[in-house]
Amino acid sequence: MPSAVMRHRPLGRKFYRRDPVALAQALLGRLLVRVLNDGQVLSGRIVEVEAYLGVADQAAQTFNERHTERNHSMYLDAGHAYVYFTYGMHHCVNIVSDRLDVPTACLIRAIEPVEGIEAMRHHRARKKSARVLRDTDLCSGPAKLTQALAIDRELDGADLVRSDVLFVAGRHSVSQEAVVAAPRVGVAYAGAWAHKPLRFYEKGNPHVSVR
DNA sequence: ATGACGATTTACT
DNA sequence: GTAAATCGTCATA
Repeated sequence: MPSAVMRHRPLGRKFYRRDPVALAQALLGRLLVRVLNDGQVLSGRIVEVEAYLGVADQAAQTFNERHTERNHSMYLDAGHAYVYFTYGMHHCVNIVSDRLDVPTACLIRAIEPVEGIEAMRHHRARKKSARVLRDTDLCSGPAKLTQALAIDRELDGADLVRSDVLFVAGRHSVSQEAVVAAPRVGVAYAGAWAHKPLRFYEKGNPHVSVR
């Protein structure tokens, strides 16, 4: 008998078909799974998520019904990935919530590395510094985790319900008592929306992005 | 055609 | 704490 390989089962469409706040909380504690071209599995436990509430949300790229080539994936059905490039060098990954043509989503801000940690370290290694990154530096930020998991715009629009290379798995989410709600990071431009508690993370987890 | 700006990270003072 | 890196995207013209 071949050695036992951990097998992950992608969550179905119904899991994603809810408002972004509910989805954000449901995502905490689940496993984000990335399968590389060579078959290697990278995964991490989702520990920090932000909700973006669509056309009314001043912090969202879809504010005021903005619909462009770049943000088109936000308008796809729940369970699709929206990957965008920002600051001229970073990628961020969102998971679309709700339903078709309702552009709401959850930004994955941090995961706790589980499988493929050395590969993540390799992906994250800077040519400049020979310093070895700690585990808590691998995926503790939205652009860190996309780098660690090799997620870029090629995965924009991927359907996580059907994809073999990027999906969410896991039976359990974090208990309500262990969830902290706080203002979102990096959205100072968003007026009143900048202060709303739409960032959710697991209490006390050292892998979250902001101490 | 042009200019301003990031849902960030890293290095440096 | 402050600032550089770095460029695709979007609004304006």
